[in-house]
Amino acid sequence: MKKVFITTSIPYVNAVPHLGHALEFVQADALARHHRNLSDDVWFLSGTDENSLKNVQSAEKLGIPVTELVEKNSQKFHDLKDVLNVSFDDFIRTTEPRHIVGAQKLWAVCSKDIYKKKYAGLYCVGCEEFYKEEELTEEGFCPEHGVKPELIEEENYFFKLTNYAERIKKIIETDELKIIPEARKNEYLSFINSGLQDFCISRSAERAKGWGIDVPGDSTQKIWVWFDALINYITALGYGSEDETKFKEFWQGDGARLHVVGKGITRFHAIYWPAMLLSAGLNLPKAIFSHGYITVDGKKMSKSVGNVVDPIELTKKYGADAVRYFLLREIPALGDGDFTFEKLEKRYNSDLASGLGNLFARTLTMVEKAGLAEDFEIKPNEFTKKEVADLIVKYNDNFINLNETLAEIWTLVASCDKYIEDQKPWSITDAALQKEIFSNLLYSLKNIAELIEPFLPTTSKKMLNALNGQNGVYNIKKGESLFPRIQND
RNA sequence: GCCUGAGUAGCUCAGUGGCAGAGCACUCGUUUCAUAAGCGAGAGUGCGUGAGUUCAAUCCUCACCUCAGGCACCA
Repeated sequence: MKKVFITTSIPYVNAVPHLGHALEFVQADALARHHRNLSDDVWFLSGTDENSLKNVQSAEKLGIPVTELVEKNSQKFHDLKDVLNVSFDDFIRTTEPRHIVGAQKLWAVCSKDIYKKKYAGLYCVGCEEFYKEEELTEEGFCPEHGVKPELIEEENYFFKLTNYAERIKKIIETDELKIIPEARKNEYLSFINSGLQDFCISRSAERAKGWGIDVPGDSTQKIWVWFDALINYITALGYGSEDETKFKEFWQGDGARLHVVGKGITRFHAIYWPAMLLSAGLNLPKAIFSHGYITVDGKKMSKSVGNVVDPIELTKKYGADAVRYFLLREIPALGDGDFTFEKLEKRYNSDLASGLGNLFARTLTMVEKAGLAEDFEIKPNEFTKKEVADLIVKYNDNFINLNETLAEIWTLVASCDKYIEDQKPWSITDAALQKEIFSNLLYSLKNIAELIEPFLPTTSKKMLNALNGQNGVYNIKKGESLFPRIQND
């Protein structure tokens, strides 16, 4: 069995999940479920990134301990699993001991590429952040506090990224590490060509307010959160623990290793992470799936605008499969997309209620009325079998373009509706012919139910339960509507 | 400022050096097995702007405009 390791990125937990996080979870889930359906041995990982200084600042604002904030928000991300029916196998928090141990081990293994260097920067005490000169006001003041930042010198650890620039370039060029979509690949190649520099991988413990993972052998320094966060992908598999079985199976083997990440952090995954792994002598990811961002009514989601969409609330209102369908069908898999309630409801009513739901209902009703609901042995004709087989080929070829794959499945829905219209099975008196027509329809529906599983797992199950087919013999139990139409006003 | 990508029907997008397309939405017709769903027909005159190359450009070149993203220690 082919091993397939799929990850989401691990979100910051200084705020609660929004629709963008839901998109990534659901996309990664569709990919993971698809591989399971292909009988691959899949390990699907998610988690949260908890060692950022931002968490300390957010907790201070709320007047609660950092651990409490981190715990609470991490739980909300984990909750998306049940809310959206996301099938991850493990969920790692970077404050867990298993992660800390592994992260420190990787640091130690990379030590030949790590060195100390003085770093000087303009530091605003109020913000607790370094500013670049161009970020300051014209007078050279902090944009937040309007005070002159101090020039602070700090000694930090740096990673010799320069040692790996050439190798990474080759790896990306040759698709040994495949960056999807192609446009991003080119972006990073030109980024590398513009010249890489070593990057800083630690903070003083003081500046980090004591939050984060200690640099091994130097408790005055904390590991910079990105260096730490990336390592979650292997610590979750047991890297650095007593039992590295999963790590050997899913990372060091020759299976697939896919990171699903947002476009904003793709660079860390395409350049820093491979460099760290090369330094440690470990395998690299095989592919990075870089998705876009969701806007709400054309605007960036932000707290100040007040247009942040809560995936949990959305799911309560419309159901997990409806939200999943919207995210996977309306938002281009590798591009940006826009959410509005109107768009969601439009998709719901036209594709799910009037499309799939209605087709399913009318077919099963006709079969029941014809008295064929029990022990119906399905014998689809060659045309139908070929139509389905052709769809499956396209489906597997282009699965990664999730929205296109869904559109492709819906062409079969439309085709079935047209077939019903042409044949008018309700008016046919020839029993054999009627049986053949229903055979074809039920066969198509059974396949549609299977093909939508990675996208709409609950609906898939409902359909298969209603069709209740065993070895080509169906005992139909028509249930409730799959998608009751949304009525407005 | 520099780099990349995008700018096509109300919406989402496909597409080609030579009469400009699909789905959804809309209008009309039709049907009843079905969730006022389905099917058929129709309307939509639109290829960001300006110039150039060409017999001919939406597709090539240049400039400009708008949007998105990248320009490292910042999801």
